[in-house]
Amino acid sequence: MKKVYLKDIANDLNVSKTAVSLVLNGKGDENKISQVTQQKIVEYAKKHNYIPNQLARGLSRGKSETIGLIIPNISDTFYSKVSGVIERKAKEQGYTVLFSSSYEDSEKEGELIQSMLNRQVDGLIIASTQKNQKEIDFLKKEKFPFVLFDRHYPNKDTDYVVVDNYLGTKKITEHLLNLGREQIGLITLKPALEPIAQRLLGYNDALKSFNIESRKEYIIEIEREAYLEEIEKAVSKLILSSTPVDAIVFATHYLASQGLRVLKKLNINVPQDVAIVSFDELSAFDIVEPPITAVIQPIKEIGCSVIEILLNKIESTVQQDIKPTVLKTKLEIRESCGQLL
Amino acid sequence: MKKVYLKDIANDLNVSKTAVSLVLNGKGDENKISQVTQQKIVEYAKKHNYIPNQLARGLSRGKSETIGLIIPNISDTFYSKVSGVIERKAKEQGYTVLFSSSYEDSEKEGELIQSMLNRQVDGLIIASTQKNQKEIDFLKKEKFPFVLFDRHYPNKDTDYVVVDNYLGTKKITEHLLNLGREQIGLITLKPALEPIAQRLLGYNDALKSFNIESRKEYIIEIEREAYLEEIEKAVSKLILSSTPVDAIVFATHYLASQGLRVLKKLNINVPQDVAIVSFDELSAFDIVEPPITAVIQPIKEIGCSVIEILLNKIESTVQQDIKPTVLKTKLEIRESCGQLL
DNA sequence: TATTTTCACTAAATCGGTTTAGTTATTGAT
DNA sequence: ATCAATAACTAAACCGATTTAGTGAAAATA
Repeated sequence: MKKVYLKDIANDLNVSKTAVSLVLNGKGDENKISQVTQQKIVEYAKKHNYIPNQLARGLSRGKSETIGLIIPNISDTFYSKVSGVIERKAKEQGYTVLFSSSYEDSEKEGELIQSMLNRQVDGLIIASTQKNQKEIDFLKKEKFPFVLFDRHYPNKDTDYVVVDNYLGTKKITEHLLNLGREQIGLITLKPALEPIAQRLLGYNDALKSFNIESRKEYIIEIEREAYLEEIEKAVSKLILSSTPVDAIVFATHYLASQGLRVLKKLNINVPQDVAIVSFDELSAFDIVEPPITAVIQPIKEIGCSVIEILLNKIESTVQQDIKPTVLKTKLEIRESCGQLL
Repeated sequence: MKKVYLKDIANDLNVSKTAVSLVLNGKGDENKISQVTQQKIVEYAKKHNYIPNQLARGLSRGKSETIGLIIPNISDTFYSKVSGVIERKAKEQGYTVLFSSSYEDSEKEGELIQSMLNRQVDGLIIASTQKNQKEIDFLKKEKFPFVLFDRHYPNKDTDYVVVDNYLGTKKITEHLLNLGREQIGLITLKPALEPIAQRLLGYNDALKSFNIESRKEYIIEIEREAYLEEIEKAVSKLILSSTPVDAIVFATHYLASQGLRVLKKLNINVPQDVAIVSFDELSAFDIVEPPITAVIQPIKEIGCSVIEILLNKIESTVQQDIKPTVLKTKLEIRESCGQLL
């Protein structure tokens, strides 16, 4: 079974490449190709299983029917799940996705953006390291279609889809406060990223709304690269201090699961000794011991919004306006906070 | 900042496109372009941030520096983790990866293979639905570089990377037997897939080696699409029968976690009432209650082997021979099997 | 000195499509 | 009978690279 090219079809049927191309792209009628010829072409194409070379088509059209997805890490369950819905939705509209992980390296992210552009992607979806102002500005200036998600540049006017990190963290913190916990620690990351910064604000404001002072020594900011070790120190510090906490808010799912691991190792009872809550979850959070109360992100909605906005930008001819989307999180109450004290 | 093309460089420097192309592809010396000219070109390119259009380059070279990755589901932690290492290793060698999920739909998988080929990917990595004999035969006939992983076609001679599913399941089943469990159930999928079939064999042979007869009613094969509901029935049946099991082997991580969920709901004590083990794991298996003993797959090795074999095939000019790779699993003993009875 | 090599390039074809600007032949209007 | 309009196409340019087959001048060899 040889590969068939447009040329072959044209030759074999004694018509021009133009005719074949037009017909197979559904532009036969508007270009007044006779029904007879159209049918001939379509049949031949089907019979010989003709599929156009996307590189050639992309080159000549300046469109590749491909979108680029740049995320921090495909192995992280949050990103892999969002990627799943993005890919599915994209495919439904005929787009294939090219993905790359930046591993939080902003330089790499910059290169990835360039590399994707040179592969002529039609649009970009980026969960950014937030340190590539230059590239983002470039995309904006060129009016290149792109949507940020999970992390956006707060000082830049772009399309983005995020969850309300502030309110989410406020909600889980207030949940603890409502149950009578008052010495609430926060284990989070160094707040280089917008969502992390928002989560800190949410935590602080929750305390404030209960007239509880936020204590510096209760807030521990961890270096992501070394979180496995640092979290051990962080938890010990919160628990074994002279004024120990009675609850801990973890700012991400991996901090929470690692935190629980450490608490178990230290033989701390959850929730009796400390209650814990997590921002974002792991699918097993309902069967760990104890099941962890968490604020969960609407994965499907995130993916759908992102794709919808992007494809709109790509396919519409009129300029779309820039529109931030902020989605709500949901509090999933399980057993890691115990009962009202 | 306008985009720079080869032509622009050539025009501005008063040299030919050929010269520019050769130099920028590192073929300046072998084509005797003078050092002066070479430097001029390289400098100009660097200064104006020239990056070749990959579509054009791909079209004319018949190579795209892209590899296609087709997996059942990017949202599954096993596949997302393997994808992570594949992507990282691929990038290191200059390849970008195009991915699509088949969602176990063989027809879709067939289309994906075609679509990837038409995007001129240089090679394919497939965790197949195992129902696309035709496409695989086609790839073989065309000597197109591809590697299967996780699932292969046992009756076809292809490159593939899998783990020893048979031995892995035998190991966990024997682990249960060694602890004195004798009524061992198996909850698995309908064995359309090779790894699943192998796991059944491993289970059966483990029983045989302990001179225990395998009972049909202890083996429950579930339809994947409806596993959430079916597993509930399956577990109940094994536990509440007149001859209840004292242990259950789960053939996948999601069967195991869902199984545990059901056991908790039924108020069954693990491991006192039943011990459980899982083939493959979830990252939280060490903090669930009880921590689940599992046979774990060497994710990193799988990804590395796959990429190594594929890039070898793509880049070497001599015909590589076909080589199956079977990797070892590792038994991770936790608390879900209790002590020796 | 005549001829062959080597040097340092370049023109033009090619990859496989899409698209613009025509070209005939036929039909319709006047 | 004449001119415009329409139907049914097609030739050739183009997308942005790579690559083959040459070219003219200088250097080396006979």
